[in-house]
Amino acid sequence: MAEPEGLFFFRALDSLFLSGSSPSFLGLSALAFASILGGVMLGRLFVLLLDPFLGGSRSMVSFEDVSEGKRSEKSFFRSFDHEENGDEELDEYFHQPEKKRRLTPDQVQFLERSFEVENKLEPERKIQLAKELGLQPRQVAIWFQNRRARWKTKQLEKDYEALQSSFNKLLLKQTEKGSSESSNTNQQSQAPLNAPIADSGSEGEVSKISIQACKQEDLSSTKSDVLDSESPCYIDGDHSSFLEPGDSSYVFEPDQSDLSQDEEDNLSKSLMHPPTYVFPKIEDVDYPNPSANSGCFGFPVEDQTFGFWSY
DNA sequence: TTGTGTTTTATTGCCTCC
DNA sequence: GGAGGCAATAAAACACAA
Repeated sequence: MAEPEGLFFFRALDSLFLSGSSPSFLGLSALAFASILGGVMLGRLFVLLLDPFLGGSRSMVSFEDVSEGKRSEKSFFRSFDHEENGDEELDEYFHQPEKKRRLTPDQVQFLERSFEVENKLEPERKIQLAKELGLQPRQVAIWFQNRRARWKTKQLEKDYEALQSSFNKLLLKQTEKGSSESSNTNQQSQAPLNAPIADSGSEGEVSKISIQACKQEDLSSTKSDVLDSESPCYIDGDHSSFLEPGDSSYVFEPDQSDLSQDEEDNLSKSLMHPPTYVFPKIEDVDYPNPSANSGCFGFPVEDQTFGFWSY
C-alpha cells in the first residue's frame, strides 16, 4: 500500500528521532533535523507535538500479536493499514488524538506476577520490567500504582464483608441470648436488632457498620501507604497492629468460634499475619511461552525506549 | 447497532520522605 | 527541592443487554 508523501516524511521523522538507532546516528539526525527546523529546541518541540499523532513512540505497546480482533481493528495503526485514501490518512494523521492502548494479556500477566512478588517498585526493577515488557518505565510505574489502588479497593471490600458478617453473627448471638433469658422482653427493643440479621443489606445497619469500617480505614490508612494485609508489600509488615485486640482501634472482637473456616482464615491472615515473600529475580519468574525471537520474554517490542519523549 | 455500565490507562495535584 | 506515593478523576477501551 502506497503511503502519501507527507505521511512518509513524518514517519521517517518519527523513526529518525525515536527509533533505537545508534546514539551517534540519532544525535546527528536529531541535530540535522533540528537545524532544518530552526534549532534544536524547535526540533524537539516539533517531535513532541507530533508524537501523539505518530502514535508509535509514546506507548511502547505493540498490538501486532494481540489476537482479539476487536481490539486490533479498532487500533489507530490498523486504520493506517487499511485506509485507502491518502488525504484522509494524512488528515487522520494530524487530527487523530492519541488513543489509549491496553497492555497485551501477556504483558498484564507478567506484571501481575511481578506484583504478586512485590507490589512496590524500586527504580531498578521498574527499568528492568520496562525493558522486559517493552514498555516505558513510567507505564510500568503507572500500572503498579493503579494495581495497588485496585488491590486496596478489593481488600477494603473483603475486610468490610468480613466485618459485616462477624457483626451480624454477633447480633444474632446476642438476640438469641436475650430472647432465651427473658421471653417477655420488650418486643420493640428487639425489632431493630432482628431486621439487619434477616437482611444484612439493611441500610441502617450497613451505615452503622460502615462507620466502623471507615473508622478502621481511617486508622489504618493514616500511616500506611496501602492497607495491606496480604500484599507482599509489607515483607516485614508492621501491620500486625491493625485491629489487634487490646488496641484502642479494635472495634469489636470477632468471636472466632463463630466464624466459618474461611472467615477465620481471612481474619487471621489479613489481620495478624502478613505473609513473607522472597523476591525472585525476574529471570527466575516462570513466564510462559518465552519466544525465541524476542529478547523481551516474548513480548513484541516496538523500540520506543529512550526517545525524545520525556515520559 | 447502540446505549450503558465497567475496566483500564493515564493525568493532576497534593503529601511525605530523604 | 526532587522523587515517589496516593486519591481523585478523565477518557479510551471493552463488555453486554436490548
